[in-house]
Amino acid sequence: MELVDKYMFSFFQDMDALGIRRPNIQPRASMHILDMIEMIKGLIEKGHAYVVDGNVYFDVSTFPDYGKLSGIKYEDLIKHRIEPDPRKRNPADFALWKKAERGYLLKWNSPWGEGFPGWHIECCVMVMKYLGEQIDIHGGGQELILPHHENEIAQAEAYTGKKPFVKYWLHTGFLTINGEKMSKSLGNFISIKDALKKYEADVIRMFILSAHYRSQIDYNEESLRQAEINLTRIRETLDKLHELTEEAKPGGKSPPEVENARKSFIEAMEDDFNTPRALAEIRRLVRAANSYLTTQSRPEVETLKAYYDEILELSRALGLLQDYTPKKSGYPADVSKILDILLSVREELRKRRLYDISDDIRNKLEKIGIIVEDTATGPRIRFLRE
RNA sequence: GCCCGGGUGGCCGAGCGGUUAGGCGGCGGGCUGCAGACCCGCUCUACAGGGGUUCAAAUCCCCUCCCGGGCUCCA
Repeated sequence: MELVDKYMFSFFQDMDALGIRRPNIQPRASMHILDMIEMIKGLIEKGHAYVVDGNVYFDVSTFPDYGKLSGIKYEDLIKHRIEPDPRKRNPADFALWKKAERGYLLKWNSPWGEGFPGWHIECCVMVMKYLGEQIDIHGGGQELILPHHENEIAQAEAYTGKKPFVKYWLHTGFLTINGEKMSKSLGNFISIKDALKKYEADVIRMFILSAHYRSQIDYNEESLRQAEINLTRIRETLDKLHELTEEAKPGGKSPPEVENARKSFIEAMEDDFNTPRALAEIRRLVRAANSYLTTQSRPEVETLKAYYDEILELSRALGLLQDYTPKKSGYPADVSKILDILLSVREELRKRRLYDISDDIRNKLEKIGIIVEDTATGPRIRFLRE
């Protein structure tokens, strides 16, 4: 139990750091042993399970739907790599309760003697206890399809008699690293904590969103770099839109691009969470906003706001930019004033074509995180995000 | 060995019978004293290989190669 706490705590830390919201309920299997025993009893009563010497097995022959999720056929199901327990009626049957062999530490009392659950049933029990006998969405990695999820379906549907147990299964693809699967033996794994030392949470999120959840995704420098560039571009555009709002002329309205992007975004997300397409819509909007800014010498406030709000809202729908605020200098007012003086002096230098000095000022400011961009309407300052 | 997924342009990555995905990078142009940011254009015989089916295939069928997952007591 201590071990569980340790990893659970570490897991929560990582999830929080990644900006993943915590679920409302996070039940623990070991706290539901009695519920599992009840369910196993029910399955025996209904004739879907049988007891053999302290073990309880699910009788797959009583559940013709077995294999409907993975598409596995009965003939293939009875083939096996590991020799099955010969006392099973059928090699395809799976354990609901296992007898604890001598010296086995993790065990509980049950009507069938000391033992432990088959570890497929806890999910059904907890789902039914907290969510109901049938649920809309069940997630998990694709490696769980068989046998774990297949077994869940068999247990739950045989027990309740209601189909389907789950309407939509969301199976995520694997994460590889530099083209290879992560493994301890290859030593090429990366922890979330290490990744977060290198990239901020939003960059990692952007990286993951850039591929469909079902696809395998490869963690490598170049892909993370691309994610970072894409993220920065969105943020810079938001900064610019926000900044210009203050001096914009009144009037304007939400341009059609905003409505279109929103519609296409929703369409993409409704299509099995097609986040790459959804992101493309955000980028389209970002480009439209920038395009508007370059063609208008004096943009209109409502148009700017429409772009700003929509880009931010769509990004946040994907969990990006949750704590975004338009970038301000973060310097005290006095320092800002000094900076303004410095910039106006630099402008004067530029007018007098003393470019070596003005460029020197620009370079030195850049070294301390202040980027000066000379635009048609005068210098614009950008502050590097840490 | 068997069963499922996949292999898309220099790179990432959608699409899954006919319509521009998108991004990164590169090239050219605009704006600039320069740089950057941004905008516009180009990068268009891209769809692992070989056979089919079809008026039409990256998309359907068959074979081969490669990668990932699974094949029941890890969940």
